[in-house]
Amino acid sequence: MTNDAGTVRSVPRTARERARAEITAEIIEAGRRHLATDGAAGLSLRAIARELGMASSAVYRYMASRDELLTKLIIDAYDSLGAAAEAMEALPDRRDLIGRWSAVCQAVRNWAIANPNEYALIYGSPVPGYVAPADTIAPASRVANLLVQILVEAVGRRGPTADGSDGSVTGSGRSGLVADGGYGGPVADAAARALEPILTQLSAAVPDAAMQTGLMVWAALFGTVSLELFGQFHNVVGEGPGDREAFFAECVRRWAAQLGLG
Amino acid sequence: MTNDAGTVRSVPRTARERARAEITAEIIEAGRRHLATDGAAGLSLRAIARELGMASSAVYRYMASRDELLTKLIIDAYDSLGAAAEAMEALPDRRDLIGRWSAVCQAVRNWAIANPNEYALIYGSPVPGYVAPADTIAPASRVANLLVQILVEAVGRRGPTADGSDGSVTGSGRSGLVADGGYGGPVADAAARALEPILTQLSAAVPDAAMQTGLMVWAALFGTVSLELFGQFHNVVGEGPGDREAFFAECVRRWAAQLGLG
DNA sequence: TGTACATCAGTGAACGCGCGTTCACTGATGTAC
DNA sequence: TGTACATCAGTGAACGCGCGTTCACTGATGTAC
Repeated sequence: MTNDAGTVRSVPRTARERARAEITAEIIEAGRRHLATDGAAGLSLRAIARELGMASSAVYRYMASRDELLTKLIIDAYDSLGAAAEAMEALPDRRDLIGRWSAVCQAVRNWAIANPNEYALIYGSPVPGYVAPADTIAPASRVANLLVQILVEAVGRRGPTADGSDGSVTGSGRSGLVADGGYGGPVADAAARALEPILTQLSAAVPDAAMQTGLMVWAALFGTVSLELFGQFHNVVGEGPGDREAFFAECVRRWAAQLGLG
Repeated sequence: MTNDAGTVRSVPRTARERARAEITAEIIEAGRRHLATDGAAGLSLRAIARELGMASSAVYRYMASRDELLTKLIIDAYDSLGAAAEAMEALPDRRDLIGRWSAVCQAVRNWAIANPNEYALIYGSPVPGYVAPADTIAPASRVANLLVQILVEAVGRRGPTADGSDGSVTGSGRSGLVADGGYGGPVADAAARALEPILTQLSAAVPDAAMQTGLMVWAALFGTVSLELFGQFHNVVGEGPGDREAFFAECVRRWAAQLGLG
């Protein structure tokens, strides 16, 4: 392996550095396993050290504190979910918006079922006393970015809204209701104003009504997955083979309709 | 105070029984406060005993174990939320389905914001290692009962569905899609089958499509409240005065439309 | 109404366990000359 | 290539804290005669 002096390399060089990266990864992996057994509250550096056969104090060579490990696990979880969703979303033809939307939904649900405690870590109750640092923001928005992209393309396909405006201006300065472009009716002024943070982050223009619908469907997606995963579907939605999948597929179909895809 | 011998009374009689009921209530109340500070994972009988100025062992005269307290807190939370929703839902004119629906939604959100940790306890991540006993089922469905009642009345107002069936039969024995009665399109056979558990609990007939819509809106309601409460709206929905309320009100309006109310 | 006994609330010590984090120290690995 | 020194990984003991739960015991409250 060549190693030009002065070149900044992210790949570990020396045996020490390689070992360090490996053991750090092992600690995180062990933390992930603990998460699955005991949840975030039961995450313990001592238990991880025991599992890895090292003194509890040795872990501190790799991790400054329990909270740092928690942060790493949160980022990992967001990245894992994001990667799964991106991989599935990439499969359908780019013009097949329904296919792409369904791929994202199914990826989210499948990942959540496969990794229930990591899902709970990022979309469940916040860990008391823990505040997520800024590093978690970017990985946290990977799924949302996919959804936004699909929404933007769907909006673009429809062309300008019926009233001739480009639809991207929020409600300030206008009275009453804002034209909707077919996304479930116009949006009240105050509600349109509440959408500003997300709208200003977008490069493309999205009408208020479409954004409102997008957020609602986004909340519905994660709400549905959470309710199922957290046990609220008992005695409500069937638990026989394929029942949960069929219900979810029907949800996905209807959300796509609400988003005006296809 | 009269006390007829032989009469079964749920009200405590003797001073001892009165004291017992009071102290039990104090323990639960202290538990509720701890929930608000440390979350479910940090709930500790010792800490509660300390707060109440008694020996840690004394708590065991009133509570068999930590899990029993947790169960009581869960039931209390469901009951508290249920009572709040019922009280608000009772206010509008019975014929005003939109008003009743909005009242339930606002009550849920307001209660969740006022009692975030109790909300997290019942709608957030499950506590690892804890399994909710059967006593929690009835109080857990109080809000759902209100929603179902509104849905049933809305369906009743529309009369029989367009294809002449009463709409209550689930998909078995029919092929393809089932008539919807205007609720967001027909429901796939498999999805209709998945709805059986909830449909068989209802006294009135509800078409599959309406039930599907009802469940989806229910999940959307709690999903939206959860996402807001658990911090997922950061940089998405505005945090200025009234922003969150306006966004939620717009959601409520659109859900009512999806449910075919008004 | 008064006494004898049973019931119950509350105590304090103990068992056995877990945790996060620090610190002085040993010994191996890497680096500069 | 070999030596001297610096860096780093890992150890084991310790600090100080918390927890759930049990148990033998004291003393107050309630009950039956």
